[in-house]
Amino acid sequence: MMITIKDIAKIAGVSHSTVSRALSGHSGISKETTDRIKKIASDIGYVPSAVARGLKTSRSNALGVIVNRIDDPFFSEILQGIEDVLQEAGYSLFVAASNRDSSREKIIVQAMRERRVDGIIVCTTQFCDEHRSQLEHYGFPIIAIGNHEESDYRWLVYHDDFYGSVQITKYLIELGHKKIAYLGNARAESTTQGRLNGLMQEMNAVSLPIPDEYIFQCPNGKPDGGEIGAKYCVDLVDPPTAIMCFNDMMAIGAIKALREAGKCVPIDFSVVGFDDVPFSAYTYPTLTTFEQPKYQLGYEAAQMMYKFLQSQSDMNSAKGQTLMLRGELIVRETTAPPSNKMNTGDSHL
Amino acid sequence: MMITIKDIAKIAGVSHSTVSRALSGHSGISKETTDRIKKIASDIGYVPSAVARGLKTSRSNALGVIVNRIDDPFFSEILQGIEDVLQEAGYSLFVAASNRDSSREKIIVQAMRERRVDGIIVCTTQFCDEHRSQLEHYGFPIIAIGNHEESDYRWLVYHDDFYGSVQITKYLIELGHKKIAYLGNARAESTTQGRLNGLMQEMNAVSLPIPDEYIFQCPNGKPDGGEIGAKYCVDLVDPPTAIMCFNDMMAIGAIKALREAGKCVPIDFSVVGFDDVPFSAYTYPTLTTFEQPKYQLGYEAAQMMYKFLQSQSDMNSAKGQTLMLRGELIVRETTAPPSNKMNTGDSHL
DNA sequence: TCTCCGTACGCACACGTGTGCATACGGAGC
DNA sequence: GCTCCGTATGCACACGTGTGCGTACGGAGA
Repeated sequence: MMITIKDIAKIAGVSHSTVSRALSGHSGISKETTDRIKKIASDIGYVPSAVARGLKTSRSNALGVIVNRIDDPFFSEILQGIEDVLQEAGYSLFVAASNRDSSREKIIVQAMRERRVDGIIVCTTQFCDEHRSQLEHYGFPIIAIGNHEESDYRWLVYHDDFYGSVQITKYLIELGHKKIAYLGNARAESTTQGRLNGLMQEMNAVSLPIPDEYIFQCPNGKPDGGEIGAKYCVDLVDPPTAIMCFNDMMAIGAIKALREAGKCVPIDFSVVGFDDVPFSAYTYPTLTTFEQPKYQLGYEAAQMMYKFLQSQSDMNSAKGQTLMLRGELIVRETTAPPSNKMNTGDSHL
Repeated sequence: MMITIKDIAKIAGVSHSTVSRALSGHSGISKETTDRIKKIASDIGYVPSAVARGLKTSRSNALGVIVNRIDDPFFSEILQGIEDVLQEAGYSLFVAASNRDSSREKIIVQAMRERRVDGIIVCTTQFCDEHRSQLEHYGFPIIAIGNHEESDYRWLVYHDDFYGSVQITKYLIELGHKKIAYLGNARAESTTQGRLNGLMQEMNAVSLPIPDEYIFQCPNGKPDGGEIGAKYCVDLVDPPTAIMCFNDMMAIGAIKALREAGKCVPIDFSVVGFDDVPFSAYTYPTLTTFEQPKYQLGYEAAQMMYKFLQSQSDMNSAKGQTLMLRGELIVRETTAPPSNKMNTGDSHL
């Protein structure tokens, strides 16, 4: 049996409406009565029921967040950014992991609808269009966190991957690299393409070619994916001098595979990651990478949602909003000028 | 305006009670009526309100989980284990991060009480006693996930750290190490002590001493904590041949510091971690460690909570339940027999 | 035809909170 | 004394769902 405002009303000898108004700081209740009621409430340990309040006000004060996996460091940092905002703002956080599984997505969408969450932050690389439009149709405010501007979401917080890969490429070219390979992630189609685009543009800007065999899609974005890609690079007839990886986890695997193949990083191959996961500062050699502000992505998305909810407007009729964040290049030890072996540039003529 | 059972009732020409019963699969409603109502419900896209149901049944079908931080890989793996169980069981998951901050704890406790969660999984290294007993007092079922048996929680899922450090120590002794240092984490008092106890018992069992200077409490459990500890070990007059770290993150930092000090792992120093975080298989050299089944801890705790809630009993009157999980030693490359330099054993006499 | 009984459904209330409206009261102005 | 008005509070309903109890109906048995 939970304590309710009726219990307080009984003790204070007033009606429950008065208690409700007093606790909400509503005007029209005398100062003394208000104080007396607040005193009683705290004395008997009253805590309002978010459930009952939610039913009455049709606002749950809870947000739903859908991620790929919670135990992926990329998503968990975003989640932390979201949580910090929500806790401050007095919202609660429902977390659900879709695991790239459409049937799990369906369960999650159902759960979010049942819970009547005030808004949803979609933070998964793949989210079924049908589910998205279903949520929109039922009026749920949705903000997506992603990596690319060309998105189906009108409300979006994303990281400028293109800028990132441009910076990486510029830096590698500056070091003297002319042969740069790209190890993509076959499971992240549009994101991997965005990062490749930056590379291609910059190479093109200085009239350097990227032969087809320098672009390789690894089976996944994890270390073993990177290992496969690195082995592929080593075995090429004309291997590259630098390898740009889709993300840090792949770069970590690539470094391992290169070492096992007897190659030295960064002498034989420069390796660059993307994301800047915590481990990257502790690899051997420490990993040069492009920092993606993961925490910030979550933080800003939550902030955007909070402000929107305060505005009391309707997301479908309001015009969309996008926020682009930029990270920065972090130069560590896996990059160096190409060695003066025969395979540098096209000097072997 | 959400669709309610009353809307369905109007269309079907029955009372809302009939709809409620039909959708709940209650007996006493004819097969045809039930089918007809279910058809209408799915046609117009009806989704029951968990809020209203929760108010009526005083069961929220939601669990609260309190962690230290979401972006700590240790906790995020546990969370994933919990989520997988809850999604299957039809429960929703409220996540909150306390950040070791008592005032944040207070906010979280308040939020959990307001939400009327059905149960709480406390998964943080430090949780204020006052808050714990407050939650218990108000009848919330609580299960803790921890690292030690001597706990204030009667319901507990924990990992047998003592067994883990015993295994590590046995293995190091087997390799021939006689001088083993322990780098603890000053911020995890009881846990660090538990892991030290295993070391001490095994060393004692073979009559090997652990001088006081071989036990060092690092300022935190992160890589930089490990770096500080490793530097300390290197500078000792009589340095150890093996270093047992509180966890993998510290071991990673220790390896880096040792390398920077010109020491070779595992030739000059064997290094062992604890936890087996994903990255440990990709350090250089790859890290020998003791695997702590993090996902499993979350999974089992959630399962325990679920079963308890199904039983409809009261946690305060029911007798407690504890589940101990054991991981296993994972031998990789950071461990080897001690080198035959002068400082091996006490052969320098 | 009357009673009995099982089936199928509706009525009405409850859960805890918020809120529009009515109402009681006291003081000011005529 | 009467009206008017502002202040302080109560009444009653609503939010969406679940459920105990009552009831109408139809068939079987006497």
